[in-house]
Amino acid sequence: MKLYDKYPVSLTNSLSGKKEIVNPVNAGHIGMYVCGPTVYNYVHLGNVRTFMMFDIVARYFRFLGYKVRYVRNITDVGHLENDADEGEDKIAKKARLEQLEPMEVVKHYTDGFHEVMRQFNILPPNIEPSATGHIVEQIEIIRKLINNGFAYEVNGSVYFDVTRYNENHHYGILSGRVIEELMESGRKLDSQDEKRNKIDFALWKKASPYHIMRWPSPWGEGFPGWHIECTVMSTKYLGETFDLHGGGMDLKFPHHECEIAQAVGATGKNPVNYWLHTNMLTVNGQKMSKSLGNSFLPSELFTGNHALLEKGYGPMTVRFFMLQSHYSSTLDFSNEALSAAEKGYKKLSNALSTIKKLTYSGGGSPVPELTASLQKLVDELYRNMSDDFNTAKTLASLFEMSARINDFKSGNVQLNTVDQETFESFRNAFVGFMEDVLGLTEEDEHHQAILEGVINVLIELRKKARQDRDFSLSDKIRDDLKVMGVQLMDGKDGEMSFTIDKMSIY
RNA sequence: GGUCUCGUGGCCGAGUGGCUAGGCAGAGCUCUGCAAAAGCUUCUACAGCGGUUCGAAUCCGCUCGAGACCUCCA
Repeated sequence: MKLYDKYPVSLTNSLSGKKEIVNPVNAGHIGMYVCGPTVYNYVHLGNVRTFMMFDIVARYFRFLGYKVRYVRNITDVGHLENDADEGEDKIAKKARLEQLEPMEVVKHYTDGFHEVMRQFNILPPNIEPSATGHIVEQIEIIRKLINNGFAYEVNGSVYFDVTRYNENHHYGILSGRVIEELMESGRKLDSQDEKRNKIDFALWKKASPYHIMRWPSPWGEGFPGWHIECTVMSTKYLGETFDLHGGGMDLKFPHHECEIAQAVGATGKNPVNYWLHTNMLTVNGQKMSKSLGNSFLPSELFTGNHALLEKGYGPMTVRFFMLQSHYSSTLDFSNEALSAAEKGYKKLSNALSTIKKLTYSGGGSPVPELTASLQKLVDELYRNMSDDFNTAKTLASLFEMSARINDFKSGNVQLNTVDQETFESFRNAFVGFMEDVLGLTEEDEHHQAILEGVINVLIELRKKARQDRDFSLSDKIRDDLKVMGVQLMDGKDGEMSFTIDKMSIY
């Protein structure tokens, strides 16, 4: 029996608003797509929350034995500012302002994004396609939409005909929007508009003579709209109907709504069985966003170089902090909450290194109640995660387990009062959920700083030894450090410096 | 204006018709050369007002408050 059969995953499907049990298109396989970043700027912590959440979704599916194909795109063209169909392309604007090639902008911020993902221990997706790499496919699907009567061309641009689509399909199925209300609210269609209706959205935009990002198409030189790239890249790699599509709550409308309309319009099939939306990270109750100017960059967080922070926090503390809440709730970011998280994470981290060092010694007589309670804790770990990826409850279980682990360590409870098989499954579950599922690991950069501090303490002791003319101790400190790859050097003035041989750390 | 979500103890945050969430902080105890770590015990709670129910923080209604989306945002 597979783990995913024993602990079937249920999740809140945004499409139905209800908790549903995951039943994959292909048994034993999960295909999932998540909208990645538009690489025109540095990612902030709100972005990180979404990618971290879906990292855990993918990790957990794998942990249960599913074969997962996780696709997360890079948006490097087509994402317009201000108004979906009238603003300037974000990448192109940045390129113009910084006097760079658009692809220089894309490269720079894509690298930055990957570095942030690495710092937070967010694993790379299986496929990371870019919009500019799929222009041909986008043109193809736009053609299909025109042929199917769901899109029309005007002056070298192509728009999706929402009203037409809504005649036989349901535009608003995901977001709950009513098309009549959308038609009434907001700004009116002005005379410059090419669209038949203001709720129509761009599939292809004609490039003005000075627009730098442009590709040839049946409708002249231009560039693709924002929504079409995700439809193309998700269905290309996952099939016309796939299991799971995720993204931030703020993409639900219009982006994801448009994706459904495009896919249904092109293939006649519902593209996604389960939609998953993560809620927003807030600061003082307000959504963290680039446009509001209240966003935190990961680097500001690590260094503590931000008005709202008293000190810096490591990436694992932040990871733990975010996992304490459910993905569907807003999470408020504050200094107090972070410092509480720092201590809580340390506790779990200590338990993790403790249990790794525990070795089972036989010769005892297992106590049935204890054995049963440990088995129950392991069972709860799976149940909590399978229940809509409830990381908060999972952490609560891990805290209970860490109390048991410390009992074993201190000898309050003898290790051999539980049978070996139970102990090993307990240990494997704790380590597995910490490292593989939740991705909580040691913080290397932090340790590097501590290492240098420790060496300085030893240097002070060695200076004292030299003053006392205790050269055997002085030499021992220097020689022992050298063995570990730390070279101490005595200066003429009695000061000491050191170099660390990086290779010896790894 | 329309659509929707939320309001839990000093703080952060799960949960949901009856059974301990958990973390941080506070108090006490054990351990302890000191400190730390750890274990145990313990105190603060479900915005307000009505209703349904044997029983509601959990369901329904209203009021107040906060936020999100409707326009670029994960």
